[in-house]
Amino acid sequence: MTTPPREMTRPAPGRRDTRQRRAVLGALERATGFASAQAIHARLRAAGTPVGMATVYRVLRDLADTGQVDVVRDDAGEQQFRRCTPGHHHHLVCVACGRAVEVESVAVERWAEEMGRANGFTDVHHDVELFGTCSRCAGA
Amino acid sequence: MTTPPREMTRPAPGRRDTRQRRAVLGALERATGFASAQAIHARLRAAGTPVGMATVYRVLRDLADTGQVDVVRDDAGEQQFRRCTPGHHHHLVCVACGRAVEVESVAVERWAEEMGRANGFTDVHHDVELFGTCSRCAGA
DNA sequence: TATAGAGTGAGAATCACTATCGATAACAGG
DNA sequence: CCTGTTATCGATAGTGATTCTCACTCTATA
Ligand SMILES: [Zn+2]
Ligand SMILES: [Zn+2]
Ligand SMILES: [Zn+2]
Ligand SMILES: [Zn+2]
Repeated sequence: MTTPPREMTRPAPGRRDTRQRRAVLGALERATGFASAQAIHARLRAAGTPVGMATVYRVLRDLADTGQVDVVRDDAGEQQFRRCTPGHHHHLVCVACGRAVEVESVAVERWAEEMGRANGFTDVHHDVELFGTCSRCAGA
Repeated sequence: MTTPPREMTRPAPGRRDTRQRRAVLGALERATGFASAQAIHARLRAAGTPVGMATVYRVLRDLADTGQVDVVRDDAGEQQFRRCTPGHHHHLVCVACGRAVEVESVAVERWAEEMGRANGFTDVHHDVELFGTCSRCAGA
């Protein structure tokens, strides 16, 4: 394949390309699985690329709003971000190492739609996340 | 009607039957759909049955731990509680009025298990919530 | 290069939720 | 009904994540 112009760092239309935005995006790109805003902030500071807390949150929220990152809440209610394939899809996350794999979800999509129709609901959408222990962590 | 031995107020084994616990449970029972701890606290105060904030949270957490209430996080990350059928199941919630209906979920259960197996994950569990606008609210 | 205004960040403000711990009240016995 | 044991209360002081402020900085562009 060609893998041309890395759009990774390209700011969304109307957005400016700043060092901070690039840094947050980079940290997200570098992360194995999900990462919290706090974690990203800490990593950037440790990496010698300090970015203000407010900015980290601002960029992450923007990325989430434009569908460039996934957001889920962990049990403590903290937001966890993950850079991944654009478009609707779901994950199977390892509760031990955080690694996440995108899973095929036609079945749920169909089920959700079906349930909505069956109950007379419109504009039906859903939150679906799978958790478990990956083979690598299970073996340890 | 007979309104028999309402188990609703029966404290879990080892728990004491207090006015506060009864009040929280009652508020939950009375609620249409999901309710936040803050909301329950406010309602009880307004109803002239004041209960400490800490107690509301304590009771709700206990009920959740013993599977007597469902807990979900809204977009703001706030916990929402709902008294309902014990045992694993999912809901279709109206984003307008909060009313929620329990939906049949064999399909998702099977799908979740399948995905776990397919990816070598063990102890797979899931978070699944459906949202939409109920017919009543859609008509308004 | 000059300029408009998007973007930044230190620090204050929110806010849901938890920890403290002395006071209070269930409840099993007697 | 009295009483000791203790679970439970609740006013209050945290905690910790996320947001708000707003003067200052830098990107994008003519
Ligand atoms: Zn793992
Ligand atoms: Zn889906
Ligand atoms: Zn409705
Ligand atoms: Zn399920």
